[in-house]
Parts: sequence; structure tokens; C-alpha cells
Amino acid sequence: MNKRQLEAQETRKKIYETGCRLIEERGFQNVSVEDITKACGVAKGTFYVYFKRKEEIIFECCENWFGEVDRMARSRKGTLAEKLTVYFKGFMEGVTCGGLELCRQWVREVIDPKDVPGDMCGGKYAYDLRHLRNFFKDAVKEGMLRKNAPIEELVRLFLCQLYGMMACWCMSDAEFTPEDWVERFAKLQLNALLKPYLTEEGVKNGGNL
Amino acid sequence: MNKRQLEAQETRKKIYETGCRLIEERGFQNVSVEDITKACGVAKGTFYVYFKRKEEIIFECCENWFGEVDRMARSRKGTLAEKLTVYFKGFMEGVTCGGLELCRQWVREVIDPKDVPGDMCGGKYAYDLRHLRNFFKDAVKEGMLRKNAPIEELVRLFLCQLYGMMACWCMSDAEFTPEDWVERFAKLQLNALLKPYLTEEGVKNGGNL
DNA sequence: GCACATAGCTGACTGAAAGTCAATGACCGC
DNA sequence: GCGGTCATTGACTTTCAGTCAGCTATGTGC
Repeated sequence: MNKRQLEAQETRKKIYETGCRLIEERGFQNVSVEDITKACGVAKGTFYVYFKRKEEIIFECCENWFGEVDRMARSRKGTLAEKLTVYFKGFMEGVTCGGLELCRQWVREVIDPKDVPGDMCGGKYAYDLRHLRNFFKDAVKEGMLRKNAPIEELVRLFLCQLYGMMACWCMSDAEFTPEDWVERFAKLQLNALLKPYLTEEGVKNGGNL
Repeated sequence: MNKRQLEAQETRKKIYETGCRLIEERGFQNVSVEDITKACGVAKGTFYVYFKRKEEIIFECCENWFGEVDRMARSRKGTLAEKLTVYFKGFMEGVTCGGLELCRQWVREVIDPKDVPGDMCGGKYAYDLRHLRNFFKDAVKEGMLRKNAPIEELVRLFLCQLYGMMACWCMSDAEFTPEDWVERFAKLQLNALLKPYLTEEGVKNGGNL
């Protein structure tokens, strides 16, 4: 990689990081592309060299966040319930530790998918659906969930909980910690959703959160 | 009311109804104020005589929707669980019968409350919090819920379910009916949340959905 | 019936911000 | 050192929300 390419990479990184920071500080709607470029000393046009649209910077941010949480949950040893707890806690940690705007953007995308360009992340709702779908598929492969487990329905019901929690968190002026949310998750007895589909192995490994 | 006032009332109604229709047809972001005013044959400025901001037209629409559902749920005779079912089914009917944009706007407001002007509906998240809070308070008054029932927590947990369901509905390309949602609601065993707080009277009247 | 007041409406205007693109000049390979 | 390329630039276009001074219809007092 020559000097030119290194500098370009640096420029992109600068825009991405400054953008994320400003958006998180002021809110997506209250930061213009020029705010971002001025803050890192480049011209407005440069932004559009690296990002097709203003939104793309936050799409990328969400993608990184989801990917990170997914890796955490998968690398964790334990029962399905424990892994799911990591999943939820990871999301809520991302959200509650300076990720309010990320969370908002995520909800925006979910409620208004046409705002997400088709060439981002392989299609609409791809962030969450893809990861969670694979998560449940793996659980079937590993013999924790029965083969007839309705993957799509499980994905939907879990996301339903996750969306609801995030919306509530936004609503509650961010007064809860990730731990509070895990407790809520358990309280809502989501494991009841899984039970009908657990294998003997899955039950033995503990289905309760 | 003289001719002038009647005509003004008519103008406002025309803008409100045309606006709601266009927004529902094309999506909030894809309808400009001029689209609305042109479609009903008035000047752009007239819009701003009756609505402070573009958003206000959809705020009003949401307010009407929530009010209507609340009236339905309250007028229904039956157990707390039955009333809540009416509540949820009513919301989901509003959403699933041509209310996609309403639903989206609602979620937008919840995740981004600073976008809702403080003078609308008495404050942020007022639509849903107010109605549901009063609903639970009445249940205490009527002796169905115990006096120590944590109203705010119940409101939050129920809204959590509602938001999650709505987000999922937006996500699922509107493939579910309100009945599907009521079934999901029961499935999620929300009644488990209520049980600890039900009075003997409340239990006798049936706590299960 | 006339004159004045004003409610209701108008549409040109302003400002802000997203997104474009031809021009520029620093760097690279030869 | 030279021609070409690639990252960068910033003036420009477009779109749209929101404003406001002015106009006209209607209502009111005489």
C-alpha cells in the first residue's frame, strides 16, 4: 500500500470516526455532512467519495456493532439460554453505553426499510435477521433445538422482544442498565418460547434463563 | 358559526384528510407539504395556518387513533385481560388496516421524542403512556389490581410488547392479521406479568388471556 | 348601502442541507 | 522528469420546510 492509499484510508477513517462521534453527541438529524467534514478538515465532496449517502456512515456503524455482538454470543460457551442472554446483554450494552443514536437508527431502518439501500449488508433488516437466524440454525445443528423448530418465527419473536426493549429504553430516558434488561428478558419468560423446541440435550443443558 | 368560519373549518379538514391519505399512500418522507396543498387546491402557506410543522398532521392522526382505541378498550365489559386484548387488538387493527405510516410515526416519536413538540398532547410519549397509565390506574380503582401494583413498570412492559410487535409487523411486510397478533400476545404470556398484582377479585374474573 | 376592519388565504422568498461534478494538483510508475 | 491517475475540492444545483407582507372575501358598524 503506497502513501496515497494510506492517506486515503486515513481520510476515510477520520470521516467515519468523526461522523460517529458527532452523530452520537448531537443526534443524526442534527448533524449535517458539512458539520462532519468541517470537523475533520476535509471538503464536503470527500464525504461522498467514501459514503454514497449520509445514512451510510451509520449503517456501517450498526453493522460493526451487530457483528461484534454476534461474535461475542457465539464464542461464549454454555447453554442456548446463556448464549441468548449474552446476545441480549450485548445489544443492550451497545445501546446503553453511548449507542443511543445507533439504536435509533436501527429502529428507523426496521420501521422504514426502504430507507436502507439494497446494496448495503445484503438486503433489508440484514443486520439482525441474518445473525439471529444463523444463531438458531446453529442451535439446531448442534442438537440443542429440534429440527422442526420454526426458525423464522423464533427470530421474529426474539427480535420482537429486542425491539420492544430498545424502544422502551429510548423512552425511559436511558435510566436502565444492561443488567436491568437481562432481568426483564428473564422476567418476560422468553424461554417459554423455546421450550417446545428444545431437544433432550437442550433441556439437560438448562432451558431457563 | 358564519360562512367564513365554516369554510375555514372545511379547508382545515381538507388538508388534514388529504395529508393523511397521501402520507399513508406514499410514506411520510415522500410527501412534501406542497404535494398536500396542491392535491387539495390551496396554497402552501395555508398549511402553516393550521399546522405548525409538517409533522403535526401525523401527530394529530396518531392522537385520534390512540384515543379511539382507548375508548374501545374502556367501553368493553370484561376482565382486565379481555380489556387488554381489546387494547392490543385495537392498536394492531389500526396499524394493519392502512395505518403503516401511523405506526412508523409512532415508533419514530418514541425513539426520538425531541421531535415531538412539547405543546402537543401534553408532553412526550403522551399518547400511549397517558392512556395505558390511566387504564392500569382504573384497574386498581376497580379492585382488579392490587394497590401496590407498579403502574409505571406495567406500562413500560406492556408498551415494550406493543412496540416490539409493531416493529416486527413493519418488518414482516405486513403479512399478519390483528388476530395473529393477539395470539402472539397470549403466547408471550404477558398475563404472567400481571398475576403477582391481581386481587382475588381479579383472579376470579380470569387473569389468563 | 357604504366604508372600514379583519379573518383567511396566497405564493414568492429565505435558508438549510443533500448530493453532484468539472477542475486541481500531488503522487506514482516508468 | 514526464504523463497519467487518483484523492480531493468547493462552487453549484436541487429540493423542501417554513416565513411573511400583501391581497381579497366576508363580516360589522353606521
